[in-house]
Amino acid sequence: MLAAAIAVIANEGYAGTSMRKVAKQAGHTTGAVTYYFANKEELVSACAQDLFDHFDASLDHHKETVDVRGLIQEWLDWTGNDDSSTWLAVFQLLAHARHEPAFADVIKKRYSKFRKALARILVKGQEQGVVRKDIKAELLADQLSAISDGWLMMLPIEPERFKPARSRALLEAVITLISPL
Amino acid sequence: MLAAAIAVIANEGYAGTSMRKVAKQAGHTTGAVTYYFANKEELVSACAQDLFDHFDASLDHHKETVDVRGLIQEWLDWTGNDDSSTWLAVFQLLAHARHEPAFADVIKKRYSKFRKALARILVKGQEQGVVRKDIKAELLADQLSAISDGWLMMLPIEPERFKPARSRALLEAVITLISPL
Amino acid sequence: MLAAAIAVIANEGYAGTSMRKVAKQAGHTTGAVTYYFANKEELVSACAQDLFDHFDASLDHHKETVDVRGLIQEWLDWTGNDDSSTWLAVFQLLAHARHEPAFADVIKKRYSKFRKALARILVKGQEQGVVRKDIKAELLADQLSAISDGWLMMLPIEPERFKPARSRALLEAVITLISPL
Amino acid sequence: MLAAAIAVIANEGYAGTSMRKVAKQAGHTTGAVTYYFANKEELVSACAQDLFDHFDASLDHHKETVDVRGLIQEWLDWTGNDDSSTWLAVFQLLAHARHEPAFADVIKKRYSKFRKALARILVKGQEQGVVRKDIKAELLADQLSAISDGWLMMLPIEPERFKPARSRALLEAVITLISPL
DNA sequence: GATGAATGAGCTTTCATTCAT
DNA sequence: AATGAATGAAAGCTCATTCAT
Repeated sequence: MLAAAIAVIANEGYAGTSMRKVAKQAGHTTGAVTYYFANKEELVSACAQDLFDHFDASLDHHKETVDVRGLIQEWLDWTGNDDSSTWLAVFQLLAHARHEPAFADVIKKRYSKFRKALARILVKGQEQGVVRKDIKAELLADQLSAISDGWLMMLPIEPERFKPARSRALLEAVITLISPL
Repeated sequence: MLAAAIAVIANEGYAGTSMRKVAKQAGHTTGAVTYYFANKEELVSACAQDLFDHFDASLDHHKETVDVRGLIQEWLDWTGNDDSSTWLAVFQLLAHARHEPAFADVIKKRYSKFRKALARILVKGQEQGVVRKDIKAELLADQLSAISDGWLMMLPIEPERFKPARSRALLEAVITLISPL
Repeated sequence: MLAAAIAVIANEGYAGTSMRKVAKQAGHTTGAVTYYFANKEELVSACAQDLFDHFDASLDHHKETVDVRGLIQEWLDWTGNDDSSTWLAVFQLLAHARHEPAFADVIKKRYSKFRKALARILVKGQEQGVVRKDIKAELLADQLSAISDGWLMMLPIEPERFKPARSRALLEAVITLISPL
Repeated sequence: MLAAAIAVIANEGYAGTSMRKVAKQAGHTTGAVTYYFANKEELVSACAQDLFDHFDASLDHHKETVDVRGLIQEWLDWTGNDDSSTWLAVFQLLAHARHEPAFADVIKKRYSKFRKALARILVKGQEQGVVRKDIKAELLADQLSAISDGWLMMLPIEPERFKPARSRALLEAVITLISPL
C-alpha cells in the first residue's frame, strides 16, 4: 500500500494524489486505504517515514568508509534508474510539508539527522585530509545537502540534464569544490 | 489578481490553492478570476511568468558589476523579508511544473536563461580573478543554482535556519567555495 | 435512480436536467448519482437503454399476432396515461442524441432494430392480406415509424390533440392508409 | 444576430447554446446580444418566429398549385442542402418548447396555421381527384405533418437515410399512400 | 480484514445577466 | 449602439471520509 502511495505521488504529484488512485494502484478498494490509514495525513506521513528510511540506509552504508564521492555518486545514480520515483515522491512531499504540520515534523527531524550524519562523515574526511578545512564541516554538509536538493528539484523538470556524462561532470565539480586546495 | 494568486499559492501551497481562495484574497468573486484567466492552468502560468520576471530583474541588476556576493546576498535577503512569499510560491510552482506541461515549459525556458546569465557573470569573475578557474563556469553556475534551489526547498520547512547570522555564514561558505585557491 | 433520471428528463427537458435534480428526485445526494454513473453521458445512455427496452418489449408482445392495430393502439395509449413520461423522455433524448455521440449510437442501433421488427410484422400482414402490397413493407415501416415519431413530437406541445376520441380517429386513419385497396 | 443564433442552435443543440456562443458566431460581444434581446427566452422566441416564417413561405408558394408532391419534395430537399440547419434548429426548438412557455405558444399557433393550410391543399386535391377521399383531409394533413416531423427527428441521427435515392422512395410511398385507390 | 454504497463539501468552469462607460 | 468588466448561481465532477455488512 505504501509502495502504491509513493508511486502515485511520484507520478501524479501531490496535488494529483487521491485515496482513490492509491487504492487503484494497490489493487484494492478505497475502503482498504482508509482501513490501514485513518486519514490522508496519516498515509502521507507514513510515506515520508518510508522514504527517509531509504535515505538513511544509504547514509549508514557510507558512514564507515568516508567515501563522499561514493555517497554523492549513489544520489546521482538514483536519478537515472527506476528509483527515480523515490526522489520524485520525496520532492512532492517536501513541497507539501509546510502545509501538513503532522509530517512537516517528520521531515524536519529526519532531515536534521541526515545533515548531522553527513557532517560527521565530512569531519572524518577533513581529519583524513580529503576534505578542505577552511569551511566548517557543518556548513559544508549544509551546502552539499542543498546541492542535492537543488538537483532533486530540477530532475522532474529537466531530466535530460542528468544523463550519465553530465552526472559525472557534476560529481567531479562537487568533489573539486570540497577538496583541499 | 496575480498578486492575490501568488499570495495564496505561497500561503496554502499549490494543492491548497483554489480559484475561490484567489478570488477571496483579491476581494472579488469567483467569476472575476475566470474572467481574467480562462482556466486554472492559465492563471498558474501567468503567476510563473510574473515570478520569473522578478527573478530576471535581479539578475539584470547584477549583470554589469560581476558582484557574485551581492547577487547571492540578495537571494538570501529575500528569504527573510516580505518577499519570502515570492520564493514560497516559486517553490510550489516548481514542484507542480512536471504535471502541468503548459508552464513546465515556461519554467524550463526561464530557468535555462537564468543559468546562462549566471554563467556569464561567473566567466567575467574568472577573467577578473575573483572566481576559481579549475571548474568550468557553466558547471559552477549549475552548482550555485542548485544550492539556491536547495535553500529554497528548506526555507518553508526550517525558516529558523535562515536567520541573519546563519545566512551570512552560508554566504561566506559559498564565496569561499567558488573563490580561487 | 434510472427512474428518477427519466422522470426529470421528462419533466424538465434535457437542458433542464442536472445531476443535482436527479439526485433530489431519487432522494439521494449528488454524490450517489456520480457513484452509480461515472458521468452525465453514462447516466443518459443508461436512460436511453432502459427506455428502448420498454419499446422493444411492446414490439415483442405483438410479434406473433400480426396485430398492427393493437400495436399502434398501444403507442397511442401511452400518450394518455402515466407512461406518457416515457415518451417525453424518449423525445428529449432523441433531440439531444446528435450531440452526445456515446448514445447517438445506442439510439441508432435500437431504432434500426425496431424498424426491422416492424417491417417483419408488416410482411406477415401483407402475406395474410391485411396490409397493402403496393408499397414495400420496409418503406411502410419507415412511414409508420415516422408517424409515431411525429406524434411523439406533438404530444408535449399539444397534448389536447391526443384525447381518446381524436386518438381513435388517428388510429383508424393510419389503418385505412396501410390497408389493401 | 438571429442567423447566428439559429446556426448555433442547429450545430450545438439547444442545451449547448449559450449567449456567449451566439455572440461569438455573430462576431459581437456578449453585451450586444443582451442589448438586442432582453433575455435568452426572447432570443429563442425570435428564432422560432423566424424559422416558421421560412416554413410558411414554402406553404404559400404551393398553395395555388395543389402540388402535394412538390411540397413534400421541397421538404425532403431541405434535408439535403445547406438549409438543413433550419430543420435542425426547428427540431431543437420543438424539443424545448414545452419548457419555455413563452414560445411554446408561438409554435402552437404557427403549427396549427400550417396544418390548416396543408388541409386546404388536400381538400382541393380531393376535389380534383388526386387525393383519396376515404380519409378526411384534416386527418390526412395530420398524418402528413406527423410524417414530416418524424423525418425531421431522424435526420440528425441518421442523415444517411435521406440520401437522394432513398428520399425519392419515401416521397413515392407517401404519394401512393394518399392517392385514390 | 476488506468492501462498496453513500455522503456532503469543495472543486473548476460555464452561464445569463447587469451596468458603468 | 455597443462594450467589457464583474457578478453570483448553478453546473458536472472529485474527493476524503463514514459505515453497515
